[in-house]
Amino acid sequence: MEKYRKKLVSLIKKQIDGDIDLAVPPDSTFGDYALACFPFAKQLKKDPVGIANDLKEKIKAPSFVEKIETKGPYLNFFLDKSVLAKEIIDSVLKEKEKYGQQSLGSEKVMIEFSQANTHKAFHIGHVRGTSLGESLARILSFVGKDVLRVNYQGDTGMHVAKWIWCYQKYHAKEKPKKDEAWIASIYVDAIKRLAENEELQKEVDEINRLLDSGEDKKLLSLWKETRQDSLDAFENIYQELNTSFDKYFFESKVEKRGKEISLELVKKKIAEISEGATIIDMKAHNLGVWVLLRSDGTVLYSAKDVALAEQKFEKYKVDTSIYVVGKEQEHHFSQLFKTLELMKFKQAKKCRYVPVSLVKLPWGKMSSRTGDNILFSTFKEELVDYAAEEIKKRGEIDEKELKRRSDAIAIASLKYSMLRQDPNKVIVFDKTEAMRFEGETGPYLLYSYARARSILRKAGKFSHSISAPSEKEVALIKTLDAFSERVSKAASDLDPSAIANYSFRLAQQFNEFYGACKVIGSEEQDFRLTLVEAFCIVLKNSLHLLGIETIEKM
RNA sequence: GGGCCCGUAGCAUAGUCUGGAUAGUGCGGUUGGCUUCGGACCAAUUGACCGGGGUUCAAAUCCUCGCGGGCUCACCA
Repeated sequence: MEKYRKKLVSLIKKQIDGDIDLAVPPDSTFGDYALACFPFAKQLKKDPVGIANDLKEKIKAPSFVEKIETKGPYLNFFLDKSVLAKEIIDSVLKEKEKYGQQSLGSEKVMIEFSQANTHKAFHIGHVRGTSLGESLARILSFVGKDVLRVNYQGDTGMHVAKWIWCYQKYHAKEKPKKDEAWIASIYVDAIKRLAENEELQKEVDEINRLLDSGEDKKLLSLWKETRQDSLDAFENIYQELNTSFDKYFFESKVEKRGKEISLELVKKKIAEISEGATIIDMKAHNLGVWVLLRSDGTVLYSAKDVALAEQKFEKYKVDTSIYVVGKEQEHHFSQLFKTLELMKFKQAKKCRYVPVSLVKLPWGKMSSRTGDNILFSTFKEELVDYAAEEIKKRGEIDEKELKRRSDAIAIASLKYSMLRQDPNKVIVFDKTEAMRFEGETGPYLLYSYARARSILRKAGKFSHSISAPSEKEVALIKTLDAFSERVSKAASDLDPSAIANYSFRLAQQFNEFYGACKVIGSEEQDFRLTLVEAFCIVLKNSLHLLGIETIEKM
């Protein structure tokens, strides 16, 4: 459709001496494209309504334009719908799973996301960042980038010391499990006990020191074992979320280099010692002070991130580095990027930070410290049970298939609710709302797809054909066409919500068509089946970019 | 207090970057539709741009001053 817009623009430009652009009217009954005539009024010293009427007479409609109308100061163009239908549906059917792909440059992009810390909970807030990162990775490779997905996990530090202290002292009889809920509960217990008795922190500090020095072999092996349990538990979650990583980075692996870099920066006079700590004074850049090393010389998150960035640039040779991280760390990343610039990394300017806003509970922030949170694993089970109930209501089904479908529905539901809105906006998690399967939800999308597949199954063999579309059909066809524009917007904004909203609109348009147009047994059967097939392809592609997999029946 | 972000019906949101016609959608409420392909659906109805200035032929959109909320500002990540 875009090429017709371009043709129209150049045609009109020839008529008018000046630059113009065509808009899409707010209502399709006004036409497919519109030219607002206000801007010419001053120049031509004539009223916009008159200009619109003049232009209507002047412009010779090309073959793909059905008619040109004026409506007040607007000149409206109606495209020939049969031409559109053929053009759009043909290209969907031809390109299939590649429909919507485009080439926005083939640079090497590393996208870091999820960043779950070992020995702690993986709650639904983590699901937001993980879904966002996964979707962005898919979108960027869909537009031609060479994407490397990475996870950066906090497997060391005070939270680990607390966990190990608590386990050794109070839970030693329990055998360590690869169970995320159990792991999270030990951490919560540690925080609780430490809050009750401040003296106990000394024991934790000692454990932290021993872990750091590595002198206690028994402690070290307990750390290694439980670290691995935690990572294995996360891996199960990632599998359920349809996410994978090409590379895992660990904080424990960049500590040493982080410290070295900090000392080098002092030598280069980029950093300095202040109040015993190693800092970079960024007041000149309006970024305050950034602390790299504590006054006792131990390394902080900041220095570790510098070391990690160095590795990304030098070892992995990435052109662009994307960080999908909690919004509360925005300041930290401004400081990091500025530091990389001061260190003269040429990629510094191409680093991009994607903030992920909080998922809050109605009464406040989720916390893995107090356990006041909703674990992914627990909530997913609830969704699966609910989905299974709904499926069983609709007929007999064997256990294996039931599990497959209810899992898919649960994940679609959770992911869609996380991706459907601007990542910059806080989500207040409302459980009743999250358990809803109607309206703008993941299950609605899967349902629309399953419904369409069901028609195609029933119809059996047919040959593709395209005829003059009716109103509902035109709306659906035009929405199919809008897909690639949404993809490029999502890619350049680094925001999958453009695609999430699109998926819903597409499904909605299909359901309206479904309600208005009978497919099987109608005179238009072959054309409508062709359209249904095209719809399935585009919805599937669109959901795939969100990291949501379709199911044939539900 | 400084910096950044957010504010659209009872609730949740799209549209804001790139100004244009009647501000789109979901939930909830009210009403209707399975002798048509899956009612996790469809149709109808109810109801909104935080406030004041400014720019413009035209402002939810741009500028500005406020108000309300969130995050953040040296040794957590």
